Amino acid sequence: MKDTLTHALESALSQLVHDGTLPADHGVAVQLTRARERDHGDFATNIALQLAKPARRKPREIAERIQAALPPVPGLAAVEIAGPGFINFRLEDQARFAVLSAIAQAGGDYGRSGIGARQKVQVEFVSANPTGPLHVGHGRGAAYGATVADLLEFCGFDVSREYYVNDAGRQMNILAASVWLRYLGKHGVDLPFPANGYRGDYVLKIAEDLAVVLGDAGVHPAEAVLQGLPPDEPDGGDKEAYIDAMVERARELLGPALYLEFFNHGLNSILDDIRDDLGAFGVHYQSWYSERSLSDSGAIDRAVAALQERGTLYEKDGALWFRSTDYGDDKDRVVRRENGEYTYFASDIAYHREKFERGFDRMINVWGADHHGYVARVRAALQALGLDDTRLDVLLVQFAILYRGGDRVQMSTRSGSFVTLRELREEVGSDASRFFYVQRRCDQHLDFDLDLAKSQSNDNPMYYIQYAHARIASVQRGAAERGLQAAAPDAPEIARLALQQETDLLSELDQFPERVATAARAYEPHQLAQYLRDLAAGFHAYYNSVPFMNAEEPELVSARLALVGGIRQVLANGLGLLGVSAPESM
RNA sequence: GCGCUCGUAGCUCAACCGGAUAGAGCAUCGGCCUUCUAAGCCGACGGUUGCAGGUUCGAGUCCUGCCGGGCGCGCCA
Repeated sequence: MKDTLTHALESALSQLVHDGTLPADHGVAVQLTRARERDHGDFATNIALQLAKPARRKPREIAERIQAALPPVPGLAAVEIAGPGFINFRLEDQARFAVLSAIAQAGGDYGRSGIGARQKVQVEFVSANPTGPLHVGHGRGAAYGATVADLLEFCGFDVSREYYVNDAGRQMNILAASVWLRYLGKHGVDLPFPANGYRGDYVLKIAEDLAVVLGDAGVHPAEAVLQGLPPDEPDGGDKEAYIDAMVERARELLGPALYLEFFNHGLNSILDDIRDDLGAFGVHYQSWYSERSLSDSGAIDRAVAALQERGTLYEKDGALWFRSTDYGDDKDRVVRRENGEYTYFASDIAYHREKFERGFDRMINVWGADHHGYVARVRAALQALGLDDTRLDVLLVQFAILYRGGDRVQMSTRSGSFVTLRELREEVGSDASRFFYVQRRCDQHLDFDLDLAKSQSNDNPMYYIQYAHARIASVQRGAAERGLQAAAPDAPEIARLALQQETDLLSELDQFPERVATAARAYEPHQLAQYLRDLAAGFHAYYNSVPFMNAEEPELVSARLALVGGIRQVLANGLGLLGVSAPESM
């Protein structure tokens, strides 16, 4: 109906252009919105207001002419001009019922659309360093990225979900050294643990596994390990210098092959854990892209060479710099260090260049908000490479701040004092976590109160929505026991749905596809969460005001059962998109 | 200091490329279970959308300045 009306309006406009009322180049597109107030009918357009200036006429006068030029639209009851020049459209009752047929026909696919036109979209999200388990901060990126991806897929985009695995670089080496030191501890080699090492329990677990696999092949005496190392922080030294020296020591003593064992075992165990964790959170990927593969394949060399060819690199102080200031960045950036190693930024240039080469029409990066300073340099690099950086959207997710017992929970991966995503799932449940995370815009801080989320109180809107679904299921069970049946969506008794509440609910159901599309296009899952809350509220109020099993009016009952059946389907579809279950009973 | 970002009801948040009277939940207060799940419903209270200008027929939304919070400003990742 919305499309039909839009076309009718466009046709009216072109007629007015034809007869000279409007200039041909008015450049105004039809905007048809849902009327916010009941008095304003079902749909409204501000087109006459927008045309006032180019047409140099009063808005209401234009509105009247549009009204007169409007071709007949089946199902339309009235066209009214209101306020400063809005045109409001009111539907016939019969037209409102069509949504029930649409839902019945499409079922789980109701709300699906083709607006994506099979465009290839990549959503890269989480991409946490595999140096430890995911924590609740990553959880938000996971829930958000997964939901955006699911929404886009539902809207006809060809979606690829990707996790960029930072399996190269200093942090991974520190992990390998940490594992090795714990392994030595298992073999009775007594050593102080570096201030800057990874000290989580998972490191111990990995070391234990390795102790079984490798036996004592990697064991060296404490003196050999510590000899000649600079002082660690507790001894008045620099913890960064100390840990780097320790990494070097691990390499020397273990040799390349054995060192790689420690490195890979740490990496793989943690990656398996992350994959498992995300899977249980309902988050699945099409690909896990290795940073190391970029250097192995020479992609970084190629990317840097490409920048070189374009004359955007220069040498200074022994390092190779990218002149990103030519492309709007604050300062130039090093791509290859004085010691000959590429920076993380160099990998990222290569990575994004590969994304373009893989042929995505659109790329979405979900990043923690602390990386926002990084956006400019990545765009600069893409521009310098002659790539269209407008095809890349960087969505910055603010951190979730955890509260427990009213106090803020401090988190640090290195010290091991964090709340893991796994713990959150176990305490709060996957459903509530997923919902809680996408409830609000990604660029807003999220106060995540663990006690509240755990308490299963009615503060949690997820229960409210699930409860609506379960209640409908319960109604349907009760109806079945009494031998009551829902009317077919096109049956005549559907016309018995004449209460204002019923009209509103039908309209609400009708809006689902466009609400999903809007949420997808804007990358804003919270819009869907909001919609579902409203729909659930509408149902709960309805439930409390009318009986569904009054056998004295079988036609009315069957019509209402058809309506709530439609509501149930939409709730289920919406919850599904959010990665939340739709229980039959609670 | 520079850059990015956010300031909406006591609290947590909405508000569909700028539209009609800024909406929900929580909290507070008052009602509703002999009947389909009270994890529910109905009602009341609550606002100079941080401040000051500007653009516009129309601004919470766009622009400028100020105030306040967050983040970033490494040859770290």
